[in-house]
Amino acid sequence: MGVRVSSANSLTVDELGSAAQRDRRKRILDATIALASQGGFDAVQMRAVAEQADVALGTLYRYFPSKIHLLVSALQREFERTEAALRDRPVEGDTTADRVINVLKRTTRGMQSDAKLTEALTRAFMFADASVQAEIHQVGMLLTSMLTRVMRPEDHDELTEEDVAIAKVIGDVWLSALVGWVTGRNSAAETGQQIEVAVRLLLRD
Amino acid sequence: MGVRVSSANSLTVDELGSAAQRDRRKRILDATIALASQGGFDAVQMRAVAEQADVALGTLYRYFPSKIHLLVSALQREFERTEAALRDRPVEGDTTADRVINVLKRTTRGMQSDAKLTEALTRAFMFADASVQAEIHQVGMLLTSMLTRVMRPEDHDELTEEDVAIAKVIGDVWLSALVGWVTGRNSAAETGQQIEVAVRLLLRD
DNA sequence: GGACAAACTGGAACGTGTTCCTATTCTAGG
DNA sequence: CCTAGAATAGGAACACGTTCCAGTTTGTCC
Repeated sequence: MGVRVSSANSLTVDELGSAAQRDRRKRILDATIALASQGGFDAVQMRAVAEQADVALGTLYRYFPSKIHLLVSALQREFERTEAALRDRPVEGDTTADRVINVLKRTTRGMQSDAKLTEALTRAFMFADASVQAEIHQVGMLLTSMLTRVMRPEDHDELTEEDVAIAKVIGDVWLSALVGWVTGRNSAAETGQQIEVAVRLLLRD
Repeated sequence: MGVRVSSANSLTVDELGSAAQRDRRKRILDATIALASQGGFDAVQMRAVAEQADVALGTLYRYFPSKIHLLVSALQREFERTEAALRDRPVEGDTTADRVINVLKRTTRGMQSDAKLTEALTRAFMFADASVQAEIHQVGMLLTSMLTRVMRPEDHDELTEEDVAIAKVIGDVWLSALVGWVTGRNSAAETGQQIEVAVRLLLRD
């Protein structure tokens, strides 16, 4: 059954590739982001990505074995950038809940400002099966660590099990809220509300 | 933009159809469930559904305008059955948290016993866009009411805003956990654990 | 520089969701 | 019973993800 971790290719290319390979990979991801920003999930067509990245279709599939891998890898790159940007800026808010809410709302706002892109990446994330496990796990870790860092900005080493559990629950709610928004079931305001309510329920101290 | 609520057909057929139409609709959903149980999301191929339901492809599309609509409608029917079955049986557990956990674990176990079917239905649910809003909303309401009923079995009318908010958060976590399990990222045990942790965090009284 | 392997190109081909069209069958109203 | 209109059958056609292949270019080792 489909529990093959077939991302060996992209990983290899990612880590050991020549300059030309790194450049191709970057061009492909850039094209992916551009097309997704413009037209969302449906607009990220493999032939279009290949053409815009100036790469043959077969080569595209050599770097990313499926459209889902492609989009999740793009998500991973974007998320790493977001996380790095967040690392620099100070976190406002006195209570833990305030800080978490601020960070999540800031991030959510950033994603909502590029709705089509977010739709494409979120869809891919939700549709990814076990063959994309590595990339998915990476994103999940980034999110959790983003949250715990905000929760315990000083003594990040002394996280309790409960802290981590809370961060994970918040991550789950955030994901559900995002899916609701992406699929047009919730407005942006409702999405923010949904997250805020969850955080206040979980962090009342 | 795709924000058309194009489910008028299936709704009409559902509510006002002749006996023959109700029968066709049932045959189609039965075929969908059968194929999904056997081979999951990928095995629910529109041509196969049509053939097994003894219906032309065009007719299938007349009843359900897309594969996603088809699967979400199937999910809705299954969920209504689950909810009805749950209504009869008494809820075990002394504390609120215990009851909620029991219900969720029971439901989750039921879904995990037909993994392929659950995979198909969950995938469809996560992929559904605004055009399936009506059906999705229905399922969400069922889930929330299922949870609040278990939380306040006696005085179900006196639900506080917080009760409903908690139920929604739990629903979000359940959905995320389900997606994690369906996509092969979490084991069944981890899924149950994930839900239990969230419930205990949210219902500590 | 030459030889070999790996990577890339260009494009054909296949599967499945979706659309469309024509002929046939069913259903309701007279 | 007859007829107009709706619903269905049967199947061709199209779009896009994916696979595959033959020929060419690139990179590496001697």
